[in-house]
Amino acid sequence: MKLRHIEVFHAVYVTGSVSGGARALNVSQPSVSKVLKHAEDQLGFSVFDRISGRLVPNEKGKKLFAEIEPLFDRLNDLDRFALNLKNLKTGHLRFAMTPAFGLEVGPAALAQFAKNNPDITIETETLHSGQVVKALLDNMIDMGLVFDAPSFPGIQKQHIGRSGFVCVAPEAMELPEVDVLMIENLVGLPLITLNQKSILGQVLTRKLEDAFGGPVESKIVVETYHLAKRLVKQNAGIAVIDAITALSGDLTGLQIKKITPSIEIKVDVITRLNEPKTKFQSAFNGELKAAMDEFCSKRHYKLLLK
Amino acid sequence: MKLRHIEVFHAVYVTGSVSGGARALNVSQPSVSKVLKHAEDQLGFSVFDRISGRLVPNEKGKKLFAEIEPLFDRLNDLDRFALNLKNLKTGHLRFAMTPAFGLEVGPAALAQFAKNNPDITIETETLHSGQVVKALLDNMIDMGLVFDAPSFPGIQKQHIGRSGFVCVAPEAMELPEVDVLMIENLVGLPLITLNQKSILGQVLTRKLEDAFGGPVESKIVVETYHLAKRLVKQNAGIAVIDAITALSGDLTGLQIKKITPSIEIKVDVITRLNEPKTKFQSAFNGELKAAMDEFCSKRHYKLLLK
DNA sequence: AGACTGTATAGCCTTAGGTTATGGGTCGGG
DNA sequence: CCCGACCCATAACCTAAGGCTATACAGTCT
Repeated sequence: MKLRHIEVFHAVYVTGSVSGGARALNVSQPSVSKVLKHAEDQLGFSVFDRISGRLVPNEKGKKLFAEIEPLFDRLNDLDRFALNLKNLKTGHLRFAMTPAFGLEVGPAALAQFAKNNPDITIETETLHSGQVVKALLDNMIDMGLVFDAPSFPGIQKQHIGRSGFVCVAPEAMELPEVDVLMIENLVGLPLITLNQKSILGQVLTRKLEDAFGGPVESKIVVETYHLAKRLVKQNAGIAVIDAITALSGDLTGLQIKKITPSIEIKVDVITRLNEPKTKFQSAFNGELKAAMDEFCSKRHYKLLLK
Repeated sequence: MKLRHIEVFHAVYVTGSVSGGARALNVSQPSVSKVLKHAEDQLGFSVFDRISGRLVPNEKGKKLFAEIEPLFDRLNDLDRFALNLKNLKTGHLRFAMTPAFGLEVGPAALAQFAKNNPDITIETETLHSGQVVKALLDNMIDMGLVFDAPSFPGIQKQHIGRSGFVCVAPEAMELPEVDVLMIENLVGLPLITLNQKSILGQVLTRKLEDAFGGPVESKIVVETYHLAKRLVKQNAGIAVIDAITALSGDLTGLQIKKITPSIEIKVDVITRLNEPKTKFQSAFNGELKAAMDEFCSKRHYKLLLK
């Protein structure tokens, strides 16, 4: 079976017709018709029954599709992978981080690194945590910075710091006059939470459910914590977010409180497994750690977390 | 990247040269040279450095290979899969079992089934347990009969009976005059054991090691229990094998003893997951169960195992 | 130097896979 | 009930990928 056969079979199968497949593949209908026929000839059996002029997959076709579908996905991945490989240059750093680090820690580390290594070119972006892992596996990037990196085949993580969750509320809101807020006290307040796509969102939801003893009722669910913070500032509710986001950028109009029981999260640098780190990758790793430490001390981080 | 590019790149990479790849693919050297060049042109970067007239994979080439290799294997699997699909017919049963069942239980069930379903054609073979699972996943067969089917993605198992291990010794050999042999008593005797490729071999070795309190020293290691049995008959040693093999076929010249602690193993029919069973597959399943029960009662199986 | 091995280029041929043009089914709606 | 709107298949044609042989060229090892 040639690659074209697989592509055509797949397209025809998912669209449900030769013409549909042809449209999907941007070729003419007769071409698809012919290639499909050729594929069937070569296989030695038909994969579609022609009933009343239409194509309907038969038993063998269904089985073949079940086998081909995952393979097809991987073939598509390959092309993307190869494309990303083009950008692989020596003296070039490709780095992604989650939005939490995008305002302070990341820029600080990148700036320092760029200064120390003027001949290295840099490519960077902020992505959500799942996308960072994917980008790493797809060879779109070489290093990533995320919270609580999951154990993932082909991914290597290195712990460079830690953070935790804090509560962020509008300054105007009346909260118990305490240093440390009990999570249970949040019940009934208009909560802004993170959606479940990210590790952080999952960790937080689990903890909140534990503390509340039941499901969490969110007023607003957001994708990134920065957005949550902006919403809090607009008096849209109260949020439990990571301390790094909370303490990044502008803090006016906000009150920030520690919570108990405290929720710790790790800060990890992730790279591909079994791939020798270049000298400048190690250097950048050092800058990230330094920027984390710096941020933690400068922003009274200790005061909040321990 | 076209399929041919993947094939050629893979062949050149593993053989280490264009000429080698050409030989492996059974095409001329210039053809491989050209296709490889074309692939590199299309990718937009070179994957091999030409140093002193030879090809040596560069950084990108290595990464690409790491990505392509597993994909390549799956593509090869696909062709085999498609080939096997050719034999998929309605009214046709493809069945495999481990050698233990090949002498009595399997033939009995097949014979009865064939008699009851004269219009169904049958295809059968004996394979080692790992091969049965693989054949099932490759769509070479539709049902399999094995001991202690492992939990395997895509495989569904159904328990139809049970067996256990017994000790088989030459009639001439002097053994303790007891009904039930302690496993520990086997230490020092010339043991014939099963290799570790099969589930049974692994289970047995683990149990023996537990009982012996140390590694098992085998005089002979075999692939199938029938072979072990023949060897016992030739006075080559003493074996611990499954009761079904032990009680199948000719028993002259052998003494069979229960062992303690007893070792139980399940007898499972395996099929592909999420695939509706045909009526006759269910019927054959029934025949297998019946044949198992019949064999157990007829051969004084109870006496040995309970 | 000469034999050997490997790669690349040139020139030629076959065929998979693309095109447009066309004809023959099936079906729902006026 | 026939007409337009789909759908699929075939015919005739074209292009280029990928095969071949022949040949030149670059290292390596006797």
